Amino acid sequence: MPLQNVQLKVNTLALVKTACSNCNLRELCLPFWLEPDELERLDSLVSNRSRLKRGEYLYRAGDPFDAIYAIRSGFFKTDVLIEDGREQVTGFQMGGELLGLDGICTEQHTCNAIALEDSDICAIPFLQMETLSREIHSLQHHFHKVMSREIVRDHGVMMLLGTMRAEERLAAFLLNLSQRFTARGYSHAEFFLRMTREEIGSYLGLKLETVSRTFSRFQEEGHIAVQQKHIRILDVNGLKALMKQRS
Amino acid sequence: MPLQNVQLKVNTLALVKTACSNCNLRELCLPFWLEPDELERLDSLVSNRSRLKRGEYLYRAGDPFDAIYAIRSGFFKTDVLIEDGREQVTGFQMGGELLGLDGICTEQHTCNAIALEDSDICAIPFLQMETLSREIHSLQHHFHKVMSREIVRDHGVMMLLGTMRAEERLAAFLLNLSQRFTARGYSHAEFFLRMTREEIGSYLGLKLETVSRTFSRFQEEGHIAVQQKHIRILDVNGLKALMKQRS
DNA sequence: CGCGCTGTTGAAACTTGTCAAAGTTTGTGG
DNA sequence: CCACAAACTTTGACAAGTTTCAACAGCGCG
Repeated sequence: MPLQNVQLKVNTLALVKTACSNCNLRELCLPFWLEPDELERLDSLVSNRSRLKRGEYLYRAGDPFDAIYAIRSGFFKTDVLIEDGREQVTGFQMGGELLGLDGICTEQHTCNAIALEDSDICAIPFLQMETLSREIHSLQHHFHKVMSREIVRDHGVMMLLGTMRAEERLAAFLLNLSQRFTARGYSHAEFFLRMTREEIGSYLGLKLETVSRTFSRFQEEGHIAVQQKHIRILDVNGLKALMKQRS
Repeated sequence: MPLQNVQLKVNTLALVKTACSNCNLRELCLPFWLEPDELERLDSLVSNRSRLKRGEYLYRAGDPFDAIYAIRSGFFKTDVLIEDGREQVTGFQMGGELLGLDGICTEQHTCNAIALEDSDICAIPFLQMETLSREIHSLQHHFHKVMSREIVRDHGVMMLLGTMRAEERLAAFLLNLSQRFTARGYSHAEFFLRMTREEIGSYLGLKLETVSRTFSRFQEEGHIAVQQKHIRILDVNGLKALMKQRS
């Protein structure tokens, strides 16, 4: 098996060269539970790394599916379009998260994945990953968990869209972002939105004007300070309270 | 090919005993692509079959996860509750569909699964299925497709909740049910709803009164005939048209 | 047979969407 | 590096869709 050769080459070649084994998003991505030797084997698989500029498509609905993608750095949105022009943003993804799981079932991607800032991604050829995961139990199990987590996340969005009012949706959205930034070592209270009001609105099932107005209201009430895309959360508990209050 | 042998054995053994190999939902469930000998091995795994009465829980949010469930016959809803009493129905499941995929990621179920009519289910111990799917490639691949399909389905619901008006949501809901009944050999035009208006509303992000009113409107307009839980679709194209029209 | 759950319908209130205008930021080309 | 255009954001007034509250009807289970 020439796997070790590949690994050797990678190590020798460059500290520059990225690899799962030295990726600081390990804990958020696939390789969390892997033993060192298993990690090496995954490394050899994840050979196709690339860089996307803001606005570029990682894949489009209808594209043939053959890989899933791990975000190494950057920020993405996924969306679905229907013929009459309506858009539904199905998610925002950041470093350490996986993209493309939707493509497995039909062997075609079913949504668009678009970089909202310059991003680095790792392509993981899917059939090879299936093969490897037959040999590495922990990889198999972890992959199943990741897919399951995606399903649970989607249920959360359904709850948000199905039962919450505009204020609650936006509060939930901000708290979710805050939490994910925190998990990546950024400030929990201050961040830049990478998406437009329209994209937030599409994700939350609201019109952009409603998003804008609700931001303004949150600001008036002292929950946040907002200036265009720059958000500062002043009162986490206030936002949390907003989410729970009914009617 | 030993297909006939397997079939023979099953027939001889028991018409009583249920088994994947003679389940008429094969094409909708897991074993679709399996070779006869593989099918036998799956059969041996799926030993725990049971029966639930209407209203009984298959599992509850928080229950430890150790199996996924295939619906052999019957009808289920899955829902998520939040502390203040709000409910979000995340899906309605019928024969041949899988339940419990949400539990993989945390090893706890994250939603409730409740039988809406007397139902038969097959429990598939998850760790054993992972083991088996390391040996049977087609099972592994098919399972991944099933999980991916669930994600895609959820995106459809997000689109529905995020971009559609009440009429469109309900039309989409009826057409989806109709299509799934058709796939199971039932009438595409006439069926009984197994869920209440409130449950439909929760799924569609509407109040029960809105659901009721919209049914009435569809009836006035000649799209359907509705009498309580009995639905007859009179004009499929009319419903399809309703879905596409914007504002 | 009656009680409770489910479904229907009406009127009023409320939330969100629509349309419009103006302000702000960003990006590009001269 | 500035100027201008395009894209994005904010805000207001009004309209539309949905929810809320309430009353009543129907069905089904014990």
